[in-house]
Amino acid sequence: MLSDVMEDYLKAIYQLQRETDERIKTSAIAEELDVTSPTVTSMLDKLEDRGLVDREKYRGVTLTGEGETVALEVIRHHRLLEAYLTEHLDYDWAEVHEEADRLEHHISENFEARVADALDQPTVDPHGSPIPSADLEPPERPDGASVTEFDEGDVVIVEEVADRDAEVLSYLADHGVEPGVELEIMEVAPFGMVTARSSSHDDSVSLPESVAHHVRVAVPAELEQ
Amino acid sequence: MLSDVMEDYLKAIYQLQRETDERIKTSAIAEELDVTSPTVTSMLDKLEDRGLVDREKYRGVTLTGEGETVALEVIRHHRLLEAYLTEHLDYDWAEVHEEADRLEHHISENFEARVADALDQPTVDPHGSPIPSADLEPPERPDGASVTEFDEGDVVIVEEVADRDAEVLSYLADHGVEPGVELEIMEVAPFGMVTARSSSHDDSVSLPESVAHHVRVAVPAELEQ
DNA sequence: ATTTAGGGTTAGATGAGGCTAAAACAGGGT
DNA sequence: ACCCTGTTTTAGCCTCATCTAACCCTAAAT
Ligand SMILES: [Mn+2]
Ligand SMILES: [Mn+2]
Ligand SMILES: [Mn+2]
Ligand SMILES: [Mn+2]
Repeated sequence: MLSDVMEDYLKAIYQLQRETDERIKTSAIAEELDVTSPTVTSMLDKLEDRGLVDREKYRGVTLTGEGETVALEVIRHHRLLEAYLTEHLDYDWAEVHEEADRLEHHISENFEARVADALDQPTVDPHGSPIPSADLEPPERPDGASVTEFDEGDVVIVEEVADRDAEVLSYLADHGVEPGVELEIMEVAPFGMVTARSSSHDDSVSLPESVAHHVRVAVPAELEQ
Repeated sequence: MLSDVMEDYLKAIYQLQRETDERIKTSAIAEELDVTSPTVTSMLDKLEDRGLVDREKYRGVTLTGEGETVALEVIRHHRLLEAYLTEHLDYDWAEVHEEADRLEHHISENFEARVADALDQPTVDPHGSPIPSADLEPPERPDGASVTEFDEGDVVIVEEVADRDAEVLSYLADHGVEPGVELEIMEVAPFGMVTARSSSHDDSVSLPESVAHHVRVAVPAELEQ
């Protein structure tokens, strides 16, 4: 069996891989998990021994198929929990992350299945992130793109708000940036700051690049094809 | 903060104390938690350092007030989880224990409160065990007594079935021994085996002492006063 | 081709939580 | 009073996940 710490490493590597498509460096993992580099190195040794990562010393790691499956399993647990906590236990959008981040390592497969049943097999969590299916096949890359890649005048629909910080999420909700809402892009500054107006609010919001790049949006269906 | 292992020790000591009223011996804890005596000794050192147990070397421990509060906290989590899993996630009476035994260490106070709300502040779990109140005051000793203390011909109501083994619990449910049912005692053998007939079933059940002493029953209200 | 800056790995320590084997103790039997 | 037996504690060791300090490698700059 894998420890919850190992699960966190695999999840972190998976998520870093989604962003870069390159081998993941020790320092990136260290920063993500808030541990020191030597700690990461020794854990990568263990994960390599167990066949969960492919490693080239000094050049970073990638997940093996098996490692990816474990990561997807943990992410499925996490996102199902987030969905369940908001739907059935009166949690707020902004506060679910921390709870799910602990519980994801401690629920049984049975619990996972009951939660999925209670939610009628959901496919996205409250932040709009896709929930991996029960078979743990690598999911398709979702459509849309970061809001930072659009231009003044574009009208888009928010698909996902992938930030994990409760205060940032509360702020976004207060300003009408949630999955499903329509945004009109007002300005994209050279340093990545995005200013937009939400269809559900009268004023506009400005998001620094660090926040904006977690907001994935898509062009509304009518404008496609 | 306390580790989940420490929480398990405190819970075990609390529960052993409920049964004996004497100082709890190293070997009793070792057996309960399935570890060796030296392991228990060293953990008792740590718990004593933190003021959670009173210790006399070679003579066992008792919980301090603070230790008892922690134990009650963990037990509250456990029993709320058992109740929630059966009420809202379609778990069976018999299978909740294992899940609750892990999760009890990993839920937040917020989660505890939401679960208690969803259940409308329950006072007993599915096995009939009392759920400690949110203020964690030591609860009253529940009324009734082990079914082994009754005699042929007595008619009693099952108050609690405190066994933790899923197979034993399934067996008991199959034979009509659950909280709320009426039992007529048919025989109490000298070695503690109890034979009884459940009001909800036609045949009778025989329970060895080891099982029977977990079945707490009370005389029906009409016969009291 | 060297240097060098920056990140990665190795070495060694720590604190939990566990083990086995050996020593020390409590309490009952003579 | 002494001994015996069974339990508890001590001593010493292990693994896991973490750290700091020291050393080493890669890749870019000269
Ligand atoms: Mn999350
Ligand atoms: Mn799963
Ligand atoms: Mn239980
Ligand atoms: Mn609590």
